[in-house]
Amino acid sequence: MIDLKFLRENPKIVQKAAKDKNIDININHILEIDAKYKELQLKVQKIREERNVLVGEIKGRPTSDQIEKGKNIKVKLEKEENSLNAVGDELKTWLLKIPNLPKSDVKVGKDESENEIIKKVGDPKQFSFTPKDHLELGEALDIIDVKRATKVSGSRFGYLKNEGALLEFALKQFAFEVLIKEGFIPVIPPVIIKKEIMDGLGYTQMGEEENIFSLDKDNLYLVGTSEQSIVPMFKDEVLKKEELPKRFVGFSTCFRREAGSYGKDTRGIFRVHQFDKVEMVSFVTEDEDDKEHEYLLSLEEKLFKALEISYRVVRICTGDLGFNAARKYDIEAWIPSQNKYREITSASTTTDFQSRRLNIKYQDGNEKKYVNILNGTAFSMNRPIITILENYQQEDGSVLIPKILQKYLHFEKITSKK
RNA sequence: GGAGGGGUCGCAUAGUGGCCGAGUGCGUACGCUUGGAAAGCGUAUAUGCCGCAAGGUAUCGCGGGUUCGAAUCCCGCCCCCUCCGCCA
Repeated sequence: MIDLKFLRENPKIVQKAAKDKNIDININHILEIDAKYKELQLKVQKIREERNVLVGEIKGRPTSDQIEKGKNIKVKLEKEENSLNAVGDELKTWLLKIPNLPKSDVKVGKDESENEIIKKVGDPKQFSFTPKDHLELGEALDIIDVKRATKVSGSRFGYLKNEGALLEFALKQFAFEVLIKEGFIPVIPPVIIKKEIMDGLGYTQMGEEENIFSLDKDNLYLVGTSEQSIVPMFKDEVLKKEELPKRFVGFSTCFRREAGSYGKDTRGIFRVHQFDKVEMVSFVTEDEDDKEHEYLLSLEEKLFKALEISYRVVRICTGDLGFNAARKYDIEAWIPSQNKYREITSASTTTDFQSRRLNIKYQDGNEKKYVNILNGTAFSMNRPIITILENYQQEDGSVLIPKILQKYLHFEKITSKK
């Protein structure tokens, strides 16, 4: 949520930010509602004052005059309060639709075609044969089974089996080791959260509710990323400044409906309804925000670079940025079968946008300030597995294991069991 | 799932319709006292909103209702605890 004071003082900046993010919203209209709200608020406060004065005068039994007067005030108050609440709700609804402001170093651009490639590491793998895609490899090696998952769960699900399942655990183990060494607190969070929390995170108001699995009977939601249950841990809390930066590495299953992506990445397990993810979340002071963002990106790079697969780093332009983020970096890894780089991680800062909504502050001397919250992917399991299968495949259909992961596994190669 | 009890100012507790934004103790901060410390004494100790300010207004888990007036009464929800049942 945007700071209302900031909005009042800088409507043009906010309007431009929304436009740059391709979000159609009339800021002036919101300011008009705000003005109306303030006017009504003053009116209501005056009437309440009247009431409080009257109540103060009544010591024991009220006289019929006083009751009469009180009743009049009550009627008047009720009327104005109703107006106030209606306008207040309207104002709040609009405020929640205003996106976070992009940081100044984020390029203004209309969509993903204008994202900036800021770094490229390694060269795309060259093959002396035609590389297979992950599904073909995975089926032949008996480590991925999409067909049976479709039978059991429907489209966009998959079984990871044998070395495939072990590969996931190895990646998780590797990421946890590295990040715990960096001081991150390991956590396995709940994957089901309350509606009020999902609302608080802003996911239900930004037109993304279609992407969320809900358990209507219980009024609960399945998380799309563990960030959704790690960040709100501190809802309505005031952290000590010395506690910051506070960093978590979480492991959880993630659930996404993937509505609106029909026909996109339908093959294999690149885009599925359920996957496991190792995620980083940081709580920092405002001064540390930029530094922390670079830090999270550097950790993502460190983890992925260790797999020795070519990747590039992309800074997302305004039009592709998303509602909560003020800046976002993606790492894209080389996918031989598609002959291009595809997103495998993403690191965002939400500045104080989420913390304002969830009321997460830290004590700085006499002042309470909103914390800045950042998040980044360590490994979102299916995708690094896909990149490993495809980049490490051999002509005979077997797949080598990246050196860094070998110490977590009892094999150096995945071969066909037939 | 069944039966009961409960959520008050950092913590513990008092408070069953007006004298309660809320007492007491602990904790914390500052001051006095002391050679220094402890004890003791004194003062202070939530937050949002409107306002230049004075001040006003709201908040006793959350939301609604009754009343001239609600921490207190009524209804719904959330959460915690005890007992029974079930269970990895």
